[in-house]
Amino acid sequence: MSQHQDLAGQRASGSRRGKGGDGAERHEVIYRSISDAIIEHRLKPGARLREDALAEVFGISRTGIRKILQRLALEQLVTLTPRRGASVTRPTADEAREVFEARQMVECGLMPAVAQRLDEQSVNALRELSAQEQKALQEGDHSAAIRHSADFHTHIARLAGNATLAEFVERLCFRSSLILAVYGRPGHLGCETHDHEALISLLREGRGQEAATLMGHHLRAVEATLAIVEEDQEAPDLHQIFLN
Amino acid sequence: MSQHQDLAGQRASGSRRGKGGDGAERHEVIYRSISDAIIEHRLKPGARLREDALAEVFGISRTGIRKILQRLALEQLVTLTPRRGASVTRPTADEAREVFEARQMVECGLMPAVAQRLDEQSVNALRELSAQEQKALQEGDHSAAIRHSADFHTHIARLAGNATLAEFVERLCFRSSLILAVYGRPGHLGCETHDHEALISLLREGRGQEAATLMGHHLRAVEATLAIVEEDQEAPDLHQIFLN
DNA sequence: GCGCGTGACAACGTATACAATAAGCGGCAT
DNA sequence: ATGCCGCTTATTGTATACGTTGTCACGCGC
Repeated sequence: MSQHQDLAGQRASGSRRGKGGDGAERHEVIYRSISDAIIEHRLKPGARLREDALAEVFGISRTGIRKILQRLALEQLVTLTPRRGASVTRPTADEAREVFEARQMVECGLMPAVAQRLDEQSVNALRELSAQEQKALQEGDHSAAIRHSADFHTHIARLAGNATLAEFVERLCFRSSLILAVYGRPGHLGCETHDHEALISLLREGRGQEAATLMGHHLRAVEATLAIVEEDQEAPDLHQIFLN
Repeated sequence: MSQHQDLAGQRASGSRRGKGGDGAERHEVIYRSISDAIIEHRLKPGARLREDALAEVFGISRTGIRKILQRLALEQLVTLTPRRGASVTRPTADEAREVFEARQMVECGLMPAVAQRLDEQSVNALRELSAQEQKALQEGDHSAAIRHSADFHTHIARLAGNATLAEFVERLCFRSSLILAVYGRPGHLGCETHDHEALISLLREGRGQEAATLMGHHLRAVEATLAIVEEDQEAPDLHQIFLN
């Protein structure tokens, strides 16, 4: 999909170009591919991401892959250990707590502004996202459901009109997806879509403060479904185990 | 020229480890060097950062420089235009507004937690930073004052115990420094140190809510000293100029 | 029999070489 | 004289080659 700019590019460049239609664009696509795979749990936390394997899969050299990997590392979706390569980040319990605390502060704080600026078109977009999420849930498609849920929260944040904060929320949502992968209990899914619908209604009626309260409860509810316990970390702390 | 890295090379070559005594560490140092120069306004917004010039200055190849430049770009301290190279970011007026709005939300929101967790040692550290800032101001050392002010805000945020939010605040402070460089009026400096001292006192007494209020006023005051008007952007909008 | 040292392999980090592109400039035509 | 076009150059983007380092396995010594 979205090849509608191909013809424009063709005409403009006079088609003298070599293989890479648009180099920078291709990197963006690859970035999204990997990012999506992580967020949708097709790549699980801890999975190793070897540079040359990725380079071969996507048909570019390791140089490009490294650039993408570094970007993902700065967004804390992958962990880059100095001479051991890249792997999908496995969030610690502390990080999980931090991420939800941050979401609590920012997403709730954004609600009043969203309630003020919301227009009918945005309401429809949100409803669409919420519906897609519910549909995915009913079909048992975990990957899609998680993705749509993150999209919903990100989209709402964007409506407040502050791109900086919206981007921050987006990254928090991505990390939340990782947290769900590690600490989520198999039965429960992350977000109750019922909450999402209620949230839309409150926002539509301009009741920003109540929306903030609901968002707070919603996030707390999601966090409560998690089993946030430090799994056996790599350093099992033999002292504490055997010297007691 | 620029053989000042000989000492580093000397020690490294003395051992068997090959030249790069600690490769990753060196990159970190270079990153900090450039980052500091930007934050302290020794590199002004709009300044071009050519890859091979930096490579020569720091004695590494362009590959390493590019990695650092990309990191700086993701933190929005430098702008990377596709085939034109890197330059120090010149924040737009919108970005300025967004950054201060974000700081308002997060830094104020952090105050209660800081007030709760503050211990005597941290108070001393904060006082030290505030004193350094004031000293730099009195000596007319703009660079140092700006840096210490950013350090102060970052440090306070860190005390809330949420590394994720603290890192976000740090990045906002860095960007604020850029904003000051572009929109700051020559006379005024960013932060009134008096506010900082008062903030410490409130926090020390555990009055988190009042500290949040003060922080809010403080940030608004800083923002008010700015002349946030869109300067002549690259498209001077000839229509509006001549067709009126 | 078990632990440790050494060697081979594989993966990453760095540098360098090459290709592609946009800007600057001079010449040429009108 | 002026505007346009092609060439040159400077600078980034990409790939590949090499060096370094961490890991694993095999063998030796205790």
